[in-house]
Amino acid sequence: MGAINAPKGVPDYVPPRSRDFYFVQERLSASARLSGYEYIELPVFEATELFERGVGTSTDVVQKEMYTFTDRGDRSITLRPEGTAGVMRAVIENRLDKGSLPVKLWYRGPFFRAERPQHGRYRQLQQVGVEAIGSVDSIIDAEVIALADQAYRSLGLTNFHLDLTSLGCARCRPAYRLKLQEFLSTCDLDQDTRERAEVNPLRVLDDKREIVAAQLINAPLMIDSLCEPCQQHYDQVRELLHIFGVRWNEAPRMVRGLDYYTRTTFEFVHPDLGAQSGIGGGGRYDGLMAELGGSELSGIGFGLGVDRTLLACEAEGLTPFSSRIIDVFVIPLGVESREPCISLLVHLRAAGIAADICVDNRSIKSAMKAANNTNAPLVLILGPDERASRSVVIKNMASGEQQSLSNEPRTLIAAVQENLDTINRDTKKEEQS
RNA sequence: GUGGGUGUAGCUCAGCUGGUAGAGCGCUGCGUUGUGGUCGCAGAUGCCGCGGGUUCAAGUCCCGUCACUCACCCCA
Repeated sequence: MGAINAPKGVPDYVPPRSRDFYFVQERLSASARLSGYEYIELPVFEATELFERGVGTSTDVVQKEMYTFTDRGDRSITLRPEGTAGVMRAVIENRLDKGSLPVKLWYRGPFFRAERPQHGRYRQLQQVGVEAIGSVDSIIDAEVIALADQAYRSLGLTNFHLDLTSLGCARCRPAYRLKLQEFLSTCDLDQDTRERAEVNPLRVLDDKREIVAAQLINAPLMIDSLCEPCQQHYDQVRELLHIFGVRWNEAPRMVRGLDYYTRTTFEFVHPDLGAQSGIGGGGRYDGLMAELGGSELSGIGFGLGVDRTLLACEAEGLTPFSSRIIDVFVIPLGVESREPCISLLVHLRAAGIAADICVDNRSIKSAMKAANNTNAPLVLILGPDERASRSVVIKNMASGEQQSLSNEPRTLIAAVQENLDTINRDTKKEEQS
C-alpha cells in the first residue's frame, strides 16, 4: 500500500516542535486577551463574494490564490484567505456594530492561500488576529500596534522591527494615486510592472529590483500628500506609540496586498527569515464595513503569522520553550502494583498535576529510562516492598534523591505538590540568573 | 505562476572519477540483586523519493515525475 502524503505546501507540526507551535500561538493570543479583546470563533469557509468584495478583486490574493469550489447547493464557497473580511461579516450579521463601540475581537486559526510553498509560506497558514471596530481614535491605532509588539516580546523575540506608514484616506489617496501614475508613466518599466501601475500603482513602489527601485528614488510618496485630518491622525498615532514604548521605522514605500487598508498601516519584519520576513501586519480600514453592507464604521486590526513567528523564535535560538511534558511519572513494579498505581494516577490528575504511567510491565531499568524520556522532574515508584509498608517512593530526577512517602492519597498528593513547587521555584531562579 | 538547488537508516549527513551502502545522534539489550540521565560493550533498522533509459554493472550518468528547498512574485 502506498503511503499518502499531505497536500502540497501544508505543514504538519509534530512533537516536539508542536509544543513550541502551541506555545507561540498561546502567547500571541494571551496578549490580545490581556488588552480586553474578546474571542470570536468563525467558519473556515465563506461565500466567495465576501472576499471578492472585502479583500478586493484587484489583489493577488483574490485573483490567483483562493481555494474556491462549488458546494452541493451550487454555491461558490472559498476557504478563507485572511481573517478581517470574515470578522466584518460576523459583526454585521450579529449586529455587534449596533451595540457599544468599539467592538474589540480576537481570533485564531488556519487560513488558505494557493501560493507556491516556501520556507515560511504555506498553503495552510495559521494566524492570531485582532480587530477593533467603530472608533477612529488614534489610541486604538497605537494600542493595536503595541499589543502586537508586546505579543512578540512576550516570546523573547528582540531581533524584529516595525515598519509604519499612513496610506491616507478616500479624500487624499485618489489625488496622490494620479500623481504617482503620472510619475510612473515617465519611467522605463516592463510590461508586467506597467500593468501593475494601472491596477495598483502603490505596489510598484515596493519593487525590490534595483533597475526599478533606482528609477523610483524621486517618486512622490503618500506620506507627503496626506490631507489635514490624515496628517493629524498619523502624528497622534506616532506620539502615542512613544508613550506605549514602541519603536518603529518610517516606511513610506510599504504597501500591503489587501485593498481595504487606509491611514495607519504597519508590518512587523524579522530579518532572519529570508524572503518571507513579514511575521505580522495590519492596518486601518475605513470603507470595509460599509462595503460589506454594514454601518459606516472604521476599524483597525492585524494578523500575526504563527508559523513565521515560530520560525523567528527558532532563528533567535529561543526554542525549545519547554521540554517538560508531565510533572510526575508513575512506575508500577509487578502486575500486583498496577491497580494501586492507577488510583495514584487518578489522584494526581484530579489535583491538576500532569502525570503519566509506565505501561507494558517494564523492568525498573527500562521504566526509569522511559521516565527520563518524558523529562518528568518527579518519579513515583510503587512495588511489592512499598505495598507491604503502605508507602510510595518519590524520586527527584535532577538530584537523584529519593524518599519514602505514606500512600495515604491526601498526604501523598500534598508532598508531591510541595516537591514540584520547590523544583519550579529553583528552575525559575536559574532562568533569572 | 517563473527560475536555481536538493532528495541515502527515526534525525543530521558522508559515499571521490559507475562495481549491489556508511558515520554520529536516537532506539533495543547487556555491564547479575528494585533505579534513569555519564561511561563501556553488543544489536536492530535502508524499495539510496518514484518511473523510465544508458551500461556487463547505477546511490553514483541521462530523461521524466513528485516532494522539499532558495530566489522572483506575493504575503502571515
